[in-house]
Amino acid sequence: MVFKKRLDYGFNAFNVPKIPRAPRSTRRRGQSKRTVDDSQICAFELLASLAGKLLQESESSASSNASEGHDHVSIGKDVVKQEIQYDDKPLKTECFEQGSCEASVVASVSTTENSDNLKEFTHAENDAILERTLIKTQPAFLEQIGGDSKSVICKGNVAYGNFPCNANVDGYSPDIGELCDGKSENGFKQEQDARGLETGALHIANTCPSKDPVELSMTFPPPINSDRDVKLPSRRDPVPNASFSRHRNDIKLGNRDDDENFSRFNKLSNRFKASRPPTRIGDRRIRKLLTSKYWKVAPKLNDFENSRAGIKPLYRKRKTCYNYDRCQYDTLYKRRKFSDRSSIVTSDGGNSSESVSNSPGKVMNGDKSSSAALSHGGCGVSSFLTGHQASHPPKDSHVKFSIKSFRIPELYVEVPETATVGSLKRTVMEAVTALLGGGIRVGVLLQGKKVRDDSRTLSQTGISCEDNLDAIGFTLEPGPAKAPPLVCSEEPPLLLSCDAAPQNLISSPATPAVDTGILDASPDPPSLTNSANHVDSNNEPVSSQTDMLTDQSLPQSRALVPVPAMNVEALAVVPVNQKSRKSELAHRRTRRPFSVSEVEALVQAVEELGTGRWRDVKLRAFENAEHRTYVDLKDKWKTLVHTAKISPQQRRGEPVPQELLDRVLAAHAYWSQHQAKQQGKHHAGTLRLTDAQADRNGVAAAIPTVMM
DNA sequence: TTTAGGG
DNA sequence: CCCTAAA
Repeated sequence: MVFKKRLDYGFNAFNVPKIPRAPRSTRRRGQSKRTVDDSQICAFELLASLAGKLLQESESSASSNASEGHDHVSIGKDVVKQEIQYDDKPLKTECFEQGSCEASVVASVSTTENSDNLKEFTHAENDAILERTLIKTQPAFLEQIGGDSKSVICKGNVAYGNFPCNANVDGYSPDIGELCDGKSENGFKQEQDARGLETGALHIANTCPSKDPVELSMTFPPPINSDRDVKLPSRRDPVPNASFSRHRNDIKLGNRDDDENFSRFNKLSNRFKASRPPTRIGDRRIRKLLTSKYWKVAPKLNDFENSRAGIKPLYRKRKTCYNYDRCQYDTLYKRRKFSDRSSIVTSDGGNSSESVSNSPGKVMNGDKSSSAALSHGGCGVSSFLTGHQASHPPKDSHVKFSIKSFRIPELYVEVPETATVGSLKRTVMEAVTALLGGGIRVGVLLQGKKVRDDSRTLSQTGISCEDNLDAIGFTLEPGPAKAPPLVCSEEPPLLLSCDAAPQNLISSPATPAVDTGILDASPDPPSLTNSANHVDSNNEPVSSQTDMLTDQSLPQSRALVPVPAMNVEALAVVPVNQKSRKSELAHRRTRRPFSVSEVEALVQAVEELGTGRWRDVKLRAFENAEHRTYVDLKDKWKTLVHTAKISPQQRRGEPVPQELLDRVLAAHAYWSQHQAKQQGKHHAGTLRLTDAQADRNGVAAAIPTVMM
């Protein structure tokens, strides 16, 4: 039998499909179900419990904390930023060298707290983002961005300055990072004194006793973050994985294995299918909270407590809205229906969004609070830049601006702990894309204030002055057309937060430009050769390329924060007013060209399974590729077949090795002839494939493809 | 939910 | 990639 089967399949040594295609219902169950990995849960639980503790501890002051934390933060930031700007040149230099980033942005307006924050961002940008992201991934997350930012900065500094980076230290070991985090506040203050980031940072590091994070957090409310401490490796750490150190929580992020885990995770979550996340971008749902404030305010402590019980709580919530898994299937859902995608929306407050949309031409907020305005009105996207000016003579003179970077508003992303770095990147990418997808408006800030009157001249506005140039900033705001979907949360807190603390947005840690370097995910095993085993391993490759792509656009990633379930729910609420519906159609999934390795995997799977069984192909070769639905695979096959038939000159995009194309034709021919679709029986004659193929291609048997 | 195709 | 009709 065995022998026979092989013959039937004809292609290579591929194993015969183990599952001759049983009725869908059957297949589905069997294949898709997997047991969840307990260990993971444990991790979650641990995290949850930790989070719960922290929360409890801080809960009493929770409400106050939010504000306090920010304040503190802001203060610290100021210091920091100043330092950055003036003192820290070396730092910048490094950044550049490393290529990581855009740290170089100069913050202009220092007037308001917010502005400060911005600066912070700049600084932290580089690696911080990633690490941060990872960190946040943990369930514990809640908190204050500000705190994070600090820590990040701290870390960053440290790394730059001296510590090479210890990627993994376990929670308790005295890490620089921890120290920083724990005492970030103090540290910063010290810095102030010291007046030098690096110096300060180091100083801090030394100074801070290595305490148990928890303790620290207790001591310092804001530090709730402390959980997240991550030891940041030096920013440019070549090896991503290494770079992500883990948190005390010990979540495994960034491991290669993640894919696997991830998938499991998904499966797990599948159970909850019933509730699909309203919005989801790409693979995962990304949620943008209106403002950082939201979370601060909004988060319910209770949840965390629940979380202690284990992950479940999170998922459980899912009912309402979450579903981590089955991203791939999301596609199925009609996007339009989910206007919710709004969740993707940027940070603007639900409310704000409206307001924002309202004022296409003008920026909303009037707050003088300056920088706050940015974020505020902005809904979402606040970006800011720095303006430099070159000349500023008489009125006619031209004012030159150089925008080092735009800051994108906070993005909140929810990603399973088990998600891979690659998936994280993708997620962020998608979020960003979604964000940018719509029209964007640019706002001008001067001295932290928004300049509303479009009719005024630069000179009138004062932008032509050198002094002012330093204080000028640009913001990106969602364009009217694309206004982000509104998210209305019923919860008062959220709203409040929105209104109340515009500045928070800014305060949130800066997000630096992302640097790609850090991210690489798994190496892509270019498997041009068909080694049998590939199938399983294909997944990795897949992600890798994608990652690269993703990386490019990561820029604003800074605020990746896992949002507590609660928040999500709230956010999830579909906006009542959707004035701007554009969001609905808007999102088109981000384009992710198939990498050669993916193609290879696809080809192999099709050779084995035949066409017409895309779901199986998906399962077999792309199970872990959350994006890439069976429909995608089918489409890709279609294009591959087409590609194979046209002349190489006519082909576009990343060239697919001829070898693969030949296999595509062969398989296509074969399966066309054999109607694979019909129940699993594959007829003999497969062998002939080779011949057929040869005939078809003209290339002939020479092609190694099939042989065996 | 999957397949199969058109757009 | 998206959208849909069919199954």
